[in-house]
Amino acid sequence: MLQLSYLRENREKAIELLAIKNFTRTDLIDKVIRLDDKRRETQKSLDENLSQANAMAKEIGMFFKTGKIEEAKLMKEKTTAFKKVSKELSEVLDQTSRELNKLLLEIPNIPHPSVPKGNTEEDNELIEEEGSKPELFASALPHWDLAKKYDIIDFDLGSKVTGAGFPFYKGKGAKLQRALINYFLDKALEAGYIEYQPPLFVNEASARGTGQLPDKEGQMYHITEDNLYPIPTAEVPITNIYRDQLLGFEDLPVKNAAYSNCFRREAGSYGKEVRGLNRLHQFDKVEIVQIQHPEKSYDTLEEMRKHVSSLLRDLELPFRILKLCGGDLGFTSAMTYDFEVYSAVQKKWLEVSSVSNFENFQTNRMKLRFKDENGKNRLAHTLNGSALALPRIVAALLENNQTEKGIRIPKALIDYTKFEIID
RNA sequence: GGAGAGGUGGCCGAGUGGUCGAAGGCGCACGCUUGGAAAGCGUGUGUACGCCAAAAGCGUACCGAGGGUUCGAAUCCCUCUCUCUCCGCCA
Repeated sequence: MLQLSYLRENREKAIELLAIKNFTRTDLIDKVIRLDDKRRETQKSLDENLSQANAMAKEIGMFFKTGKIEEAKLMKEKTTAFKKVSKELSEVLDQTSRELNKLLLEIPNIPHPSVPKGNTEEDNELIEEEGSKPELFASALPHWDLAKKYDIIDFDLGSKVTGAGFPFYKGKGAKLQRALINYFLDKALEAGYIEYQPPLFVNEASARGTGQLPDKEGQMYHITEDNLYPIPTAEVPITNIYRDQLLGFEDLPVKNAAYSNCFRREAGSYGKEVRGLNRLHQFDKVEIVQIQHPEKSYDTLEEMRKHVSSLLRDLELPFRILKLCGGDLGFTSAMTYDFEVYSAVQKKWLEVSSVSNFENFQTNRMKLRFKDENGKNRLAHTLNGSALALPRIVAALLENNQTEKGIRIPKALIDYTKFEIID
């Protein structure tokens, strides 16, 4: 949620930057500002009204105390008019704020000025590409066939027990999952993150805090009986730890990491996009989250980018980094780097991480502030990134590292898997 | 799941209808005191919104959340939520 004060003071600039995101609802912005004017006016009248009513109530108290019953009665009668006005005004205020809030939630985050214009993924800016695409032998298989051949992931069994998009990992496949999780977590700890194990369900307030609600309602599962949401990413519980908090200057940056299962309905996806491990309803991911001083958040974004790069490098996977264009940028993000690994048989780049700076878009909604060096309370910036999401990493590892003898495990992982080959 | 007790400021804790944004204590900040420190003494110490160029100051709201009664609510009533205790069930 954008700050009203920002919109009021930087209307032109906001409109200009939002255009990068293809957001052209200038009318919405103006309506928000008009509603805020109305809200302020109403609030002012209400405050004045209440002030007088409070003064009268005090007088009545004094009258009773000093035995001036008649005066008290007279004064009481006078208050009824004030009561009525107060009630009316607070109803107007309530309705205005509600409408204002609803509209404000419909305006996306302002993109960073350096975000490239564009509508689709074609327009994303290639930042760097690292590693070389492997040369495979003619009979090389896609990962879903490899999974079957070596009996390490069972999609059919998942369909039987649960449904499509919920595979079983088995034997060395299961061990590989565990190895990757531990590896990613250890790297995060080395980089100074605190490890958390979050709840896998969150309440409505938390889903709202990080912006899953109302923007992406259909993407989450919902347990209606208890009004809980299985998390689509650990970002939700980990960031919401700080909802409604006032941090000290010295607490920043907060660096948290968490492994969790992630649950996504992925409504509307179909076909080869979802084949094998490409898109699942339940998957594993290690997430890193930082809460940072506004002046330092873009340095932190780069730091996180380096962290994710090093993971992919160590896994010996060819990868590229894209800076998302305005049209591809998420609703809540000001700047995002996407990381894609090359999956050699599918001959496709697969997104495995997304590292974003949300600036104060989430913290404004969450009321996450910190006391700055001058003792002023300010909204902090939040950032997060996957480090990393497992399924597509596994897909690329299987495809790229296949040999006639089996699938080779990258050196960095052998300490964790305790085997060098899947055969 | 059943029964009961509670949620007050950074923390502890008083407050059962009026001058309570809230006693007292701890903590913290500043000052005095001291050779220095401790102790002691004094002063101050929440958040949001609004008025004001700004500071000072003032107004309004906030005692788990929401609603209600009342001229007036931390205090009374209702609903929800969370915590604790006992019972039941249970990894």
